[in-house]
Amino acid sequence: MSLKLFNTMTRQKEEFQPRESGKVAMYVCGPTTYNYFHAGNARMFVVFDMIRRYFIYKGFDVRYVQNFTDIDDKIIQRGNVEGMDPLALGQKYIDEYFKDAKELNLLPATVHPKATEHIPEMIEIIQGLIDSGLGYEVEGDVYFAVDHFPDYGKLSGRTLEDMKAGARVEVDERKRHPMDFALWKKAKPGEPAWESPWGEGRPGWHIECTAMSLKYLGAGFDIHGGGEDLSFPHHENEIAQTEGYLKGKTFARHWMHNAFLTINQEKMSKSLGNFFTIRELLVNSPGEVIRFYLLGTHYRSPLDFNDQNLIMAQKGLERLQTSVRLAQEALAREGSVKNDQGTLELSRASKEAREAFEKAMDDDFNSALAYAALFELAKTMNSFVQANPVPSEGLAEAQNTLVKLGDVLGFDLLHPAKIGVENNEILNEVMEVVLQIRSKSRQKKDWEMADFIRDGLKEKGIVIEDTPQGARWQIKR
RNA sequence: GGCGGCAUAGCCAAGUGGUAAGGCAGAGGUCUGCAAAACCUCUAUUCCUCAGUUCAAAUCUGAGUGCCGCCUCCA
Repeated sequence: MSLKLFNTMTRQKEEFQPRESGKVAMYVCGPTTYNYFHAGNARMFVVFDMIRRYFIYKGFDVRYVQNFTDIDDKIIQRGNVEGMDPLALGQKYIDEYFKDAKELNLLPATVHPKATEHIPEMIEIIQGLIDSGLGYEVEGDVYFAVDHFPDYGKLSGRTLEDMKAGARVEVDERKRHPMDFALWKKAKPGEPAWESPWGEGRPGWHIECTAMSLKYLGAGFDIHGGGEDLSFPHHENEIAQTEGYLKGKTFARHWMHNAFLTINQEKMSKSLGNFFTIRELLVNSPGEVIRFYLLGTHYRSPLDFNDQNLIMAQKGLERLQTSVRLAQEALAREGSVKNDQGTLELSRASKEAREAFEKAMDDDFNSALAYAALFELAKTMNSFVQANPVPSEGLAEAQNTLVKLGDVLGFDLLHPAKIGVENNEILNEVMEVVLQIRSKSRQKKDWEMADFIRDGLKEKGIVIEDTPQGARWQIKR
């Protein structure tokens, strides 16, 4: 099956052609670690995690590199404000990143390189650029000479002429061209600094990605990803310095950028201050719900954030989880496992779901459309369970399919069905007794007591539902 | 000023030439002591406006309106 993805470089969907058959090498720009990451950052992480998982599902061996920018102006600034060593601050938020990432079901990258651990590699590249006339040093700073790189602007579709017309750049007299950008920055007293041929300093922002992607993936790797706002200047500059350094060899084969998360139709960003950190959101919403919400819109469309949307996402995810739970319950029942009619029907529904899912995902990772395949399979399963008290082989297949496809998007649909059932023996026994008591009350038509038990448990986060086969319960946070 | 994107039901959201997926909310029904969940039925003659191309347009073209992003650190 062919897989198409939108390449920012060519501005069109194109067939994915890996550098090496059966393998995918991708680099995703990670966070600058001076704070907890926010919902907008999370969108990027979740989107590329989904893309990675789908490649794995398709049978590719995926090498996924996501860096940490753990040294830059913002980190130094924040360190000063908090009275903390900038490098320690950077490390702190790297640790915090992993906590939130886990809640969002983000798979750890194959490699999570840190900028501060790749200074020698960066220095080597900067030196190479100077040697070939693409970089120049001025008083301890090193700049990249954009007008020496003919392709400058090819990713973002602008020319140096266009940008001159904009001219919102404050002119640094020492630069040869206003758009020249820093490869190396001279350290001010008290700032973290590394030795270099140009004196003490620290790397510019873009050079780290060049150094680390080349080190861990090599030239011409498959996918370079990030948020839309990175395409210019960050990725444009990366291309210039990397392809300049590689003497024109291609840096990355495909460039992918996700659209923004907005809030009140405005971009959520750290600079605007209109952001919610994932840490804050996790207080009220499980990470999976946030993830479900983020993948409910195609990654190249803007997505507006608000509480109502989050609630809708929660309901939707619960619907899929419920479906798995009901199937589990039905499969646990005694009885025939052979039901030709049902098996046939569910088997077909499973196949259709897989096909629809793959068709959606093959078309530039259309996770929003893929959701529909999951919902339709869930509905077929529910209908079957409703009509057939006897389990069927087909139901097991359908359930496995739903769980599997959910997993490709990063959802553990099976997990909620297991909470309380597997994890806590004592609770199970207590609940058995409680439900017996309530059952006796109901037999005596003591509705007041029955409702008192149900309402009381609900307050504690345990939901009871009555069925013809008896009451069931589940934990709901 | 330069470059780019978006506009589909009450809300979210797919759909890029063949007659409007899916979810949430809502209405009615089945089930239930009630509830919840689930199931069934219903809910856009129409896709920002106008004009054009076509047998056929939400989908293509042109003009307009509105919103957003990048051009400076940002995912």
